[in-house]
Amino acid sequence: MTEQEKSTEETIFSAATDEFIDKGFDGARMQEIAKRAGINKALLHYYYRTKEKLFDAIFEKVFKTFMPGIFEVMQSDASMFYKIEVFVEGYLTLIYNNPHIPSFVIHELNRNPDRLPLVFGSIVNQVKDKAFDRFAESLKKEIEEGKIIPIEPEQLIVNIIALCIFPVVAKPIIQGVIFENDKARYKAFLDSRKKEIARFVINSIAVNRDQIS
Amino acid sequence: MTEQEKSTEETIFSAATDEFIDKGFDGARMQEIAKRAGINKALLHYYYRTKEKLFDAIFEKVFKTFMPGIFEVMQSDASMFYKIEVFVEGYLTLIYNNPHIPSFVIHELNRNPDRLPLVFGSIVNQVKDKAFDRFAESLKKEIEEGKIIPIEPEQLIVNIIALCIFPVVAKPIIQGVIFENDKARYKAFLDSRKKEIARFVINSIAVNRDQIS
DNA sequence: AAATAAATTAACCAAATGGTTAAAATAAAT
DNA sequence: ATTTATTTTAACCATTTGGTTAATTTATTT
Repeated sequence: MTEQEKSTEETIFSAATDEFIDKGFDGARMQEIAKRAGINKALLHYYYRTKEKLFDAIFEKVFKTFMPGIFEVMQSDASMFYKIEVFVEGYLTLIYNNPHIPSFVIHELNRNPDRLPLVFGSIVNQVKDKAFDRFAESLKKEIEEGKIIPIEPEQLIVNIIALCIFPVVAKPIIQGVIFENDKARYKAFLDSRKKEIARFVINSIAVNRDQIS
Repeated sequence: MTEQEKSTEETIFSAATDEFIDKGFDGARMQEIAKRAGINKALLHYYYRTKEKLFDAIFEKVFKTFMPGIFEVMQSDASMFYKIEVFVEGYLTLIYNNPHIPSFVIHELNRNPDRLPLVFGSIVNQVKDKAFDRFAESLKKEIEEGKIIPIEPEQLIVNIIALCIFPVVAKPIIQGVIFENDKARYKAFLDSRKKEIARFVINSIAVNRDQIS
């Protein structure tokens, strides 16, 4: 009997997560969440008082799941090239397993940027101080050692993340326009990127490409 | 008296454009559009029968404005490196002047991918046939000539567009997390990218970097 | 100037929506 | 067993929302 059945609260939470990610805050409906969870709508308000409160809880969880974790690699003292390879691989796995989350987060944050501070204390500072700053240090060192072409750490990290996330959030356009709605080709395209992105980035910043593994 | 005052229909159209881009389809309110346009709500339905119809008209216009145009460079017979430089410069200008459009298009297309076919005939095929296929040709030739490292055209074009668009759609996160909400630093960051992106891409794919202008 | 057509509005409507209430069912404590 | 607390529901409610109608104002024709 290891099969611990989910509590009502958890059931609501995951049903609401699905609904919010599918439709966004504005498009999501409390009635539909209740339906997905197989419960009465009033129960939603019993556990989470308002739609906003329910959303906030979910947004924080999603954001936490998505931001850190994979940034740990950045703190190791491995070479930048290795860090980039491992980061891209791990981050793409996370994204490909949750392909609707990036556009969800992006949309909600653009719609209401005030939601970021709510999540700030918990994660953001952690990521900034531990992950990004260490990344910047490592980068600077390898630039000074003549291994990497000069580049701002902010530019490099945004480039890497852009290359990972964009192809997923722009799926309808890429699949539709470039691959003429051929799902298999789009899937193969995403798959290739697991190696392609790191190669592309490292090729760009390596001083001596011949020395690359 | 060259100052042709906008027709009611145009006034509605642009008020609605603002509202939809700000709030998305689900968050937009017909009443608010009427208010922005300074007219009675019933007039909206007089000119555009439903919210959907109004949205469709706007989405198509926005999409058209954003997709082609800048892709013309791709059709010239200049060198790939030059094409990339010109494309990035022009595309960034377009994006920076309309920073909310990319996330709007991305969100609406993810929410309802069926909207792409609606716009298909007009633009998409044009872009695909004229711009992308020509781009792929040029790329292939320069790869065969040994000027450019082998790379799939789909990967390269998506990389370039990702590097242009992502920093704008992810503004809240980048400005908040990396630049600690310092607007000036974020702005400077975006500005740097006008040269940075082309440099980054060309560095990655050039066989012999020393020959780069 | 009169008649006709087009544009605009105020008032209204039905459906949907987030949220509440009071009662019923279930579980926990005594 | 009985009380007490917790969980769940059915029925409501006020507000908002997209949309309509019928009348009024403005522009166009004749």
